[in-house]
Amino acid sequence: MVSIKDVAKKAGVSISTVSYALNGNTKVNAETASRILAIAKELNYIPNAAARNLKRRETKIIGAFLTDFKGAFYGELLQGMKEVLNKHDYDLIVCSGRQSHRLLPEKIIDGAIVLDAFFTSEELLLLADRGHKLVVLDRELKHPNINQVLLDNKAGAGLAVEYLIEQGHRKIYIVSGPPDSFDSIQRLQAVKQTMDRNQPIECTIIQGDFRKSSGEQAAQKIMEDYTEPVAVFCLNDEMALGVYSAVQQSEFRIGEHIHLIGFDNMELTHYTQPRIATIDYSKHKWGAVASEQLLKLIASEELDTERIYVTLIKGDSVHQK
Amino acid sequence: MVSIKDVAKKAGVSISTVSYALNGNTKVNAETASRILAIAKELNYIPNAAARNLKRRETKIIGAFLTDFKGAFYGELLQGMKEVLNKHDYDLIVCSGRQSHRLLPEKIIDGAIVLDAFFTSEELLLLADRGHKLVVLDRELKHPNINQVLLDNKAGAGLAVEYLIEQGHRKIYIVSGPPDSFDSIQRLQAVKQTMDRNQPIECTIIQGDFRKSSGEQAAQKIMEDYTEPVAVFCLNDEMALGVYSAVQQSEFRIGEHIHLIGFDNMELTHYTQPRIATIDYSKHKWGAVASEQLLKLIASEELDTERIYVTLIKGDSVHQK
DNA sequence: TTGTAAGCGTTATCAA
DNA sequence: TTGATAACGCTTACAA
Repeated sequence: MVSIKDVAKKAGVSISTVSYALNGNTKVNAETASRILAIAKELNYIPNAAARNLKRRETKIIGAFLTDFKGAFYGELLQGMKEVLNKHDYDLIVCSGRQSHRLLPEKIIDGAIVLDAFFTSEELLLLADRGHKLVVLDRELKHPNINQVLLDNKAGAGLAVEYLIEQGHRKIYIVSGPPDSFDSIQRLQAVKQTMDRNQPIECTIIQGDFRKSSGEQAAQKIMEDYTEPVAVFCLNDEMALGVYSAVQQSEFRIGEHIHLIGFDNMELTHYTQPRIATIDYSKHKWGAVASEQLLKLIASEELDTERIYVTLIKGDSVHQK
Repeated sequence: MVSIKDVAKKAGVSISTVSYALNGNTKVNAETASRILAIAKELNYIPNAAARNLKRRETKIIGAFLTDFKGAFYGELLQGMKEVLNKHDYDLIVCSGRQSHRLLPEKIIDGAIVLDAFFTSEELLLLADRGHKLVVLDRELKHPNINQVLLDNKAGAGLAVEYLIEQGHRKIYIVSGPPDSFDSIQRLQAVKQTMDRNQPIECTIIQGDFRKSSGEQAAQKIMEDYTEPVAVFCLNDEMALGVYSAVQQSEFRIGEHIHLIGFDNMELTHYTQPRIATIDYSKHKWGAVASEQLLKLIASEELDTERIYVTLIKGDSVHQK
């Protein structure tokens, strides 16, 4: 492996001069510098990150931690993160799974953006206590080294329920996420508030887990109890797709017997027929804002809590009752 | 930051003893070892990766390089990679974009799995020359440090065309990928061979770029030229979805006027109506095999070229002519 | 403007 | 069974 020493030897200078030249330090003579650079290129010299990190104590790498790699869901979010980070000379790496949690304490990454249900809040707070900078997208954590960028869940769930009510629905099922999910809890709260303001409404909550299969199961229950047209608000699109699939295989029709709305605006929902109504937000912006906040945190700048706004997307899965 | 020195001091032993104990070296007294371990835990000691990597010259991290983060396409593939790697105490990180190419030469990762059209073959060969271990999924590269795990493109494209022919189609459009794409070239070759064996067939090739928009454009052309029912083989599902969308917005019907088959079996194609016929393969296995091959390469073991087999998935997007 | 040398936190060799 | 100590490749005071 060619090291800084080899470059120094070939250039007939000391390694410190090479280091200065390589890092663009102005105190080294312009000619010497360009000669060194030329030699470095010629020898195919690449600095060893481990050695550099040991001294500099930063790697210019940010990690994004996700629950899993599945789902078109993450594409735009990650793209948003990456664009901002790259602009600031940081690289983004994407990780999933317990084992990769070591990257933070071992200082392989300079900070992390977390959207990972398997990362416990205790663990995150511990890391923050050790000085690591974190941005979380799926919970609220009060710590000087942690910032959160959250969806406006309450507005979104409110919009969804209001839409159903406007369309004349008074019998509404809610398919929730896991009971410990921050997003699910917030959306559920907004659902209740909106319904309270619009009594009387017959509301039934079915517990789901944000996965497609739980939507399918919910649909079975709903169809068993069926007596008249009902509306279903799934707290995410994944489950709405589950409902959609299950209903498609039955005698019932989405948008006629069962009116359906989801949350997230996954691309998949554009292809269903009828198209599933949902709550949209810019995933790209979410990622970009998360990155910006993390960089500010790393730079020890002041920062406020940012929120990502949402809008309603109507679809033929919901019609007038 | 608490280092090995602090642990040594508190335990009243030398740092080398601590290092041995931490790494489970048997020559250190069991009691001493457990005492050291206890103290390390108590002090919240975490080894610094940079220092370790500097000595060991390996990080136990493997990088997967993708063209972009979009697409549900990658989820299972990455999951397959991760499971194998984790089992062998390696971590997987996912990267995209030119900037992240530095991770390999800077020795932040021990090897890479590449499915990234933006990574040039020259660049990969250069890295291999420098001793880096690579597995490529989207091209063929002859180098002792590179192994390839490829789809059986020829079989897949052959199956697709034969299916169309069996259904009585003799007027067939092919929507290709970018001209320099290995997958596109291989699939195209198989298309031609299969057609040659089944003359006469009227074949029109429309160049696409593997993206949805190019499928939409191809559909426009096809509909303009329409005189009788035709079959369309898109060399990937993404473009098939483009064709699907464009046709849906027209007077024409998929599976009636325009018969459609894709390649990749993306989840999205399960939701279209009619469902789009496609070529399937286990993405999970593809990722797993790629990881296994890379680990063998790193261990300098002998290895053969592996191939991922494909099957035909029929769908209502293709009917008898 | 350049060179010397200390030090970053480990691992691993060699002695004790 | 343990402890000194020399690396690993780089950055950065400080000296020349």
